[in-house]
Amino acid sequence: MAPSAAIPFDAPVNELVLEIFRLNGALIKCGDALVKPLGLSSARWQVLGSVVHGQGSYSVARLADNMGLARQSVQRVVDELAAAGLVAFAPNPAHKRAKLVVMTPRGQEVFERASALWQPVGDALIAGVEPAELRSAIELLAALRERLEQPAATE
Amino acid sequence: MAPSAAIPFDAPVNELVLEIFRLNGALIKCGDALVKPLGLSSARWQVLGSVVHGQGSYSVARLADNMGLARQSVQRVVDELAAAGLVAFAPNPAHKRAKLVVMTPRGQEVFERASALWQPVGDALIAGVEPAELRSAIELLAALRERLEQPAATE
DNA sequence: CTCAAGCGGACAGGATGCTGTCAATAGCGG
DNA sequence: CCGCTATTGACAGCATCCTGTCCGCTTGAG
Repeated sequence: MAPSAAIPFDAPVNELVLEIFRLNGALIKCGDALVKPLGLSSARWQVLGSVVHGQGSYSVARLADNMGLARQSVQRVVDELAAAGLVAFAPNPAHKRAKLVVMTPRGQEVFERASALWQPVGDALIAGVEPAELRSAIELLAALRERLEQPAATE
Repeated sequence: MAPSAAIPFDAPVNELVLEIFRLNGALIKCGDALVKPLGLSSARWQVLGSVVHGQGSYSVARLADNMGLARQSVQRVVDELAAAGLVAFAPNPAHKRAKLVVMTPRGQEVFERASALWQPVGDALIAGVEPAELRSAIELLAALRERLEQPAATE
């Protein structure tokens, strides 16, 4: 046998992992180009989306948890968005330090414009894909992620 | 209708994209932890894999293309791997500047140990998943990536 | 053979994400 | 009420990947 053929490179798991890496990079690149005219980036856009999704009732730590990122990563982006006037900090009646991240009117408008830019691109991306197949893939990826995020089960 | 309900957050495309981002982060984190005892990281491990896959006949630019990354990103990692004695540069008879990246014996050994660490984890990750479903997901992701990488078709 | 175009690498700088550490706030058991 | 622990944000430093620019090597047209 060949010296390094213990795990074939074309094993389905490995193919999937490499495809995730490449698709992740392609999505970030596409998003960056898409919202660049609005002064956004993929990262800022995604944070804006999380703020909208939380309806202004999320702290930075909560946003980070929802996005699966470290708090400091999100904190930096939120600070930049606040400096750009797209989000603001509202006092949290339940926690003096953990202020709530809320959208400013300008942030709302920018996000809606980004959504308008994204809609046709997103539609084209999945054009012709069977909804059931898409749903199946999403659930598979979610299941794999959950396994990765709780590795303490066997240790 | 609600002010920002033009594109629902739970649209399948958006779910998929967010899941890709989260899974990508989880995979990198898992890989970092897995090969840390070997002095590797996810990025270095992936580059090593590409070098092995190319059987020592790839230049840095070629490796980057295969991985879907920019040349400079791969160049930096390769330089670090070379400094660590895991890879080396072999003269390229066809191109004086574009040296070939080859594995050193130590690099071979480290990569094989990483593969041994990964095998049970990778197997456990896809345990219970229908091979057909896995294959279907891989092909879906690959198709989406190809659409993203050739956006010039409509412009 | 000469030179323009293209490819590959070197260098600089920026964006995004992580970990580690510390201070302030909340919540809870004694 | 006091102090311990957990949570949250601030700050510093590092890893990874990107773009932009320049230079050397290769190739091909003339």
